Amino acid sequence: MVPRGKAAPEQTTLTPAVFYLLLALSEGERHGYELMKKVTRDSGGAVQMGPGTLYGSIKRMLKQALIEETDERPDSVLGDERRRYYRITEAGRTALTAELRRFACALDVAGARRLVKGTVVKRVKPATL
Amino acid sequence: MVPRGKAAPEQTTLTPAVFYLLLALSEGERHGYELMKKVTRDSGGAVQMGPGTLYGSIKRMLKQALIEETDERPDSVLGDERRRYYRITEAGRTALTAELRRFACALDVAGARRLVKGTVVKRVKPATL
DNA sequence: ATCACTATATCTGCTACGGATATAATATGT
DNA sequence: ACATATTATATCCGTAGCAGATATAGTGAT
Repeated sequence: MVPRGKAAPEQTTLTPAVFYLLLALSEGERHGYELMKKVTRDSGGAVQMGPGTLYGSIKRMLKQALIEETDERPDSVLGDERRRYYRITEAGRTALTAELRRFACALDVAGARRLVKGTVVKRVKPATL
Repeated sequence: MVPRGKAAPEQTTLTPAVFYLLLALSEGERHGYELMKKVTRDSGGAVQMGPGTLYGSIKRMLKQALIEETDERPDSVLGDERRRYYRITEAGRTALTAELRRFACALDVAGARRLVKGTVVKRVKPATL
C-alpha cells in the first residue's frame, strides 16, 4: 500500500508481482523467464505474469535493492548465454517475511469471523508443533 | 493482479485497500469513516487508509457490485445524518474468501520453505480441530 | 463560540500492472 | 539443412489504483 512514491513509517504492503517474485527467489537464484513460469505455478494461477510485469518488476526491485543480479551463472550446465540470474537480498527477505506476517494476521482476523470454510488456518507456536 | 482493465480466466487478486474493506464489512454493515479507521486497526497499521483511497475504492467496489449501499441506517441511535452505510454482497464474499485462500496457499508454500520464523502457520482440516 | 473530530467527496500526480511488440538465441521436428 | 516453436530478455503505452491535498460541513466538547 504505502510505497506509492512516498516513504512509510515502517509497514508496507507488497504488490502481488513483487511478493511472488521474492517468494520464488527465496528458494535460490533464478533467471527471469524461470521466475515468470514459477510465479504462475506457485500462485495457483492467481498471478499470471507476462513479460511486461516481470521485467518491469525486476527493474524496480533492483532499484529498491530487494534483489540483486549475480555475477556468475549458478548452473555449470553452461545453458543459455542470455540468461540473467537474480538473488534475494536481506532487505528482500525482510520485506517478504513482513508480507507473510501480514497474510497470517489477516487470516487470523478472518478466522475469528469464520470466513474460511473448508480449511481452517491456525497459527501455532513452533514449540507446540 | 489480473483485473487491471481486462478479464481474467477465473482467479484474481484484490488490492490491499479492497481486501481490507471487504474484511471489515464481513462483520456487518459499516459506514465509510468507520471503515477507514477499522482497516488501519485490523491490518496492524500496514494499511493506513486516507479519504482518497477510501472513497475511491468504495466507488469502484459499488460499480463492481462487491458492496452495496443500504437503504435504511442500521443503528437506531439515529446518529449522524451524513453517514452512508454499506454491506458486502455475495460477489464480495466470494472475492474475499478467494483472496484468503490465496494467502493461505502462499503461506503454505512459504511454510514449506521455512520462511516464517517465530510463528508457524499450519493448515488443518476442521474435523481435526 | 471556538475548536477538534467526524464524515463525505473530488482532484491530481505518481506508480504499477499487463498486453502488445520486438529481437534474438536455443531447441525440436522433418 | 531448414523451418518452426520455445526460451529469454527488453521496451512502450494505455488503464487503473493509490495517496496526499484540498474542500465542505455537521457533530461534540470546553
